[in-house]
Amino acid sequence: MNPIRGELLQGTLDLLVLKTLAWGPRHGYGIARWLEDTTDDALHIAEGSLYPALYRMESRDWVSASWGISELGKRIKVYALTDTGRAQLQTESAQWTSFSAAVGRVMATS
Amino acid sequence: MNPIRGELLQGTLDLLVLKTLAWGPRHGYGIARWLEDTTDDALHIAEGSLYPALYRMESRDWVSASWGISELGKRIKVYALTDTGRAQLQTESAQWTSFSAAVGRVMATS
DNA sequence: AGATATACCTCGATTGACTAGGTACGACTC
DNA sequence: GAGTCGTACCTAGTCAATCGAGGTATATCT
Repeated sequence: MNPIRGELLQGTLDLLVLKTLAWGPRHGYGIARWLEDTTDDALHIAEGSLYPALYRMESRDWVSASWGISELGKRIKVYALTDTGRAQLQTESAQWTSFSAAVGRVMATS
Repeated sequence: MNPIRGELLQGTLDLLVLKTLAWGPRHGYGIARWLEDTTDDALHIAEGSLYPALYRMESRDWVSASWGISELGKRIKVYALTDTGRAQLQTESAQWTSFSAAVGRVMATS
């Protein structure tokens, strides 16, 4: 099964990133790896999608960034959830629940 | 609760329309009404999204269109699922299942 | 006559994901 | 020491899709 790409992810990437950061600060590359691991590679996070998304979210003050050093000695940019971001997570989380329930209802009709 | 709009719907509208047509031919306006009814208005199908989507799907041979007259005496364009469309429904249906399960897994982490 | 609901169409703006490139560096192999 | 791999970041340009806001037409009801 090839990973989901494209349109389905649209509008959900932010939610996934916010949720990832809800467990604590993480750097970009690490966010992608965590999401892919957690979903058994059902999701593939393209870097060309992720980094722009992180800038977007930083400019909206959903996350804050700071430079650091990884355990492997590499320079990393660590993102943390802001209060605004936490609120946004609540909103998007509720929207996702409602949306997926609605689609589920349609798919379940018989 | 205001209806879902925008990005979340991206990539899912086709699936929703295909599924609607799986129960039998329907005209555009009727598809929108049926989806909104079935989801208790959790989804709002904008006409500016729906009609372009129907053309797209017709050009891909997922649906076929024919003109008719509604019970109310109005000229309607009736869409029906083609064999290709039925196959596409299977594909997108499976993708949705996998995708929503993946997001669900992320959201359920603790 | 006017409002409302049905029913279709389309342009343009906006948004967001992805491809395909790039840099840098540490570790490991040959 | 040359080459490869994995980590880690960045970005320009392309593409695709949704939506708002406009439009037309007609039947029904008041």
